[in-house]
Amino acid sequence: MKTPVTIDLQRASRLLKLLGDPTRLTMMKLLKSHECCVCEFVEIFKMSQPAISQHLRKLRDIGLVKEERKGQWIFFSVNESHEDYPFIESILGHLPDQNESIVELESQGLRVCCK
Amino acid sequence: MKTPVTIDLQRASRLLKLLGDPTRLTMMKLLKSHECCVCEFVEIFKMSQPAISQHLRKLRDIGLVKEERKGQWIFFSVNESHEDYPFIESILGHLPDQNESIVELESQGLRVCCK
DNA sequence: ACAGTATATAAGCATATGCCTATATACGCA
DNA sequence: TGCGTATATAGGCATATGCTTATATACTGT
Repeated sequence: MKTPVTIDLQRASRLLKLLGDPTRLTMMKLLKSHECCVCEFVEIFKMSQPAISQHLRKLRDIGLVKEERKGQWIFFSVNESHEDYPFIESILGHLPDQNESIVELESQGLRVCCK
Repeated sequence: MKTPVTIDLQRASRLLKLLGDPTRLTMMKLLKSHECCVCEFVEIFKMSQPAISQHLRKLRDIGLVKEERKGQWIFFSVNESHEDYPFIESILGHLPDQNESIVELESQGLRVCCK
């Protein structure tokens, strides 16, 4: 019988603390299905650009997201090779999908399409 | 096809924030398999009694644990009928079991056995 | 009623958090 | 090179958090 994959309690609490912010949690759920860049999040969350950058930095510092520059934009996406990704994924799986934000963004012509 | 049970993002982030503290997260994991009272947690976490009480209060205020007085002790346990219990349970399921703390407590004769 | 034990609450304090504004840096294009 | 856009960093500030000590409350047993 296999022991289920477990995650150290200290590490788990650090991750949960990061996800325990509505902005960051929504970001992760969004990023799970869509790469996004900072300026898109600014629109979605109606929040200042630095505030968005700071949230993303926290997520990146702990390895939950990765970034890729494409021209003048930096696209963020979920880092699926994070050691604790299965844990994260199981949490995100319980959340309602946030496609509406993306659809709305597109309908406003604000979705960044990297040409 | 059934839609998987989802939990509102605001509620989810509130729960995750609460679990994002190592003490509270450990408490929840412990309580999942053992009823405990405040004084046991004081021993386990080597933390002041008010600190423990305050953590438990937060967990109780949001309905994650329930309490039952037995004589001079108040025993806490996980509230399995919490609306979001499946979510909580799936998180706790990823954590290594904490039976060692209980065993240690017993070996020191500090486990409260409610007579 | 009183002493001892268990728990809760209050108040205070140091630090962390989440936001803001101002500014710096990086890239693309004319 | 210089301008516009995207992002990052710095500094400041209000509020939240997690702990402490002191004190109140609740129950038990004599």
